[in-house]
Amino acid sequence: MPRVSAEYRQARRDEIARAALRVLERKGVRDTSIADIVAESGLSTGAIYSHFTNKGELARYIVSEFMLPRLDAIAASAEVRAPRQIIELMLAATIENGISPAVILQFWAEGSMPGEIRDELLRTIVKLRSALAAALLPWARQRTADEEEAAALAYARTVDVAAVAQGFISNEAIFGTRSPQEYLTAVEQILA
Amino acid sequence: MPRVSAEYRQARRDEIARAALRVLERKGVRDTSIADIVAESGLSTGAIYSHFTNKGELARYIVSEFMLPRLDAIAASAEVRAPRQIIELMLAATIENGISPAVILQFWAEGSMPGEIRDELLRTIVKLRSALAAALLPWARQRTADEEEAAALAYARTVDVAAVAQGFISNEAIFGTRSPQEYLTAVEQILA
DNA sequence: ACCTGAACACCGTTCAAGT
DNA sequence: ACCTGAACACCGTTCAAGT
Repeated sequence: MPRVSAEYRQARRDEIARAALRVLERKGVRDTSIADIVAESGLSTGAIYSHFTNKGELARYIVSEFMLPRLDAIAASAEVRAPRQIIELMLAATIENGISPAVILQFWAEGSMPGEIRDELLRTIVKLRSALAAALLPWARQRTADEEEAAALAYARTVDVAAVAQGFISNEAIFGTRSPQEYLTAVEQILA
Repeated sequence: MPRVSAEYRQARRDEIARAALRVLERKGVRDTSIADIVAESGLSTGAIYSHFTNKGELARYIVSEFMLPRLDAIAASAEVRAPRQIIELMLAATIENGISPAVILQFWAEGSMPGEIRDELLRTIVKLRSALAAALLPWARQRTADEEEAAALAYARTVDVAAVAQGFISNEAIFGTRSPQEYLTAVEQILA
């Protein structure tokens, strides 16, 4: 039985995860040790392990809570926005989120191999795709009168929106020089 | 003084690196231990360390020798190829190379943080850009009569060619479902 | 010089004991 | 239940000894 409230536990997990993220930004995934997170959080080893079963569960928590931008506001809006605008809003939200493209890329890399990080990443992407589909729906409705067709069109485009955003983050993580707009225009022109 | 020839040493380093790559494909960067490479190569720990000063130097060797496709044939050709064709050839060469997008992404992720892997990756990319510029030169010459301008145009476009290829590899590493052509067409259409 | 493999240091994890 | 921190197991690296 929990002696403290669910809110306390949640706040503690969040506190640990944010301490971990500060270390991750400085040292990267490979060089971040539990000892670092212990030092950064001001807690003890055992305290960390009483909130996360192991390092992997902490990593999964970070993926599910911090790796993707919140698109609720964009998804809830009835404004008509073309896929390209949605990509720009998504990238702006990601940048504003404060997690560096480098750290994001390191978690994606971990998610490219089978395992729990991959499972968590794919689950989180499913949620992102729902938000993107909602954001694209007004645009899709302008292209077809049939509501079912519009929903299908919006959902189909989420893959490509996500792919382009992923390309920008990858590029930014290593070269980190261009604005989303510059990147998108360059990619568009080179493929024409 | 080396008791064995430079060729022997080179072959031995290559043998160790290829053993490492086989393990990397199976287990990923994070879970590949020196013990794994020792087992896979059939050598001893000390033997590995007599050819590479440490795990990091082995990683740098893999980056410089195996992470980017050989574009010599494409670069040497006088054939006129648009940037998009160059991207397709580059991706075909990468796939043929046998290193999975997942392993490539893991090394890129490592290269997104300051350090020796990043330095090695950027050096290797400089070489790739030279090859890409040569491959793009016939196309650039068709767009301008001035030779210097053509060279500048070809070189400027290498950044964007590399960025799009990077987008494909990142996407492939996590979702791994589309052909380069399908990916490029989808990205082009979503940005239009 | 190249190689062997045991020894050492460090990091993730556990667990007996405290509140 | 939450937390402490010492103890344990494992992995990267070293090094005395072999050829």
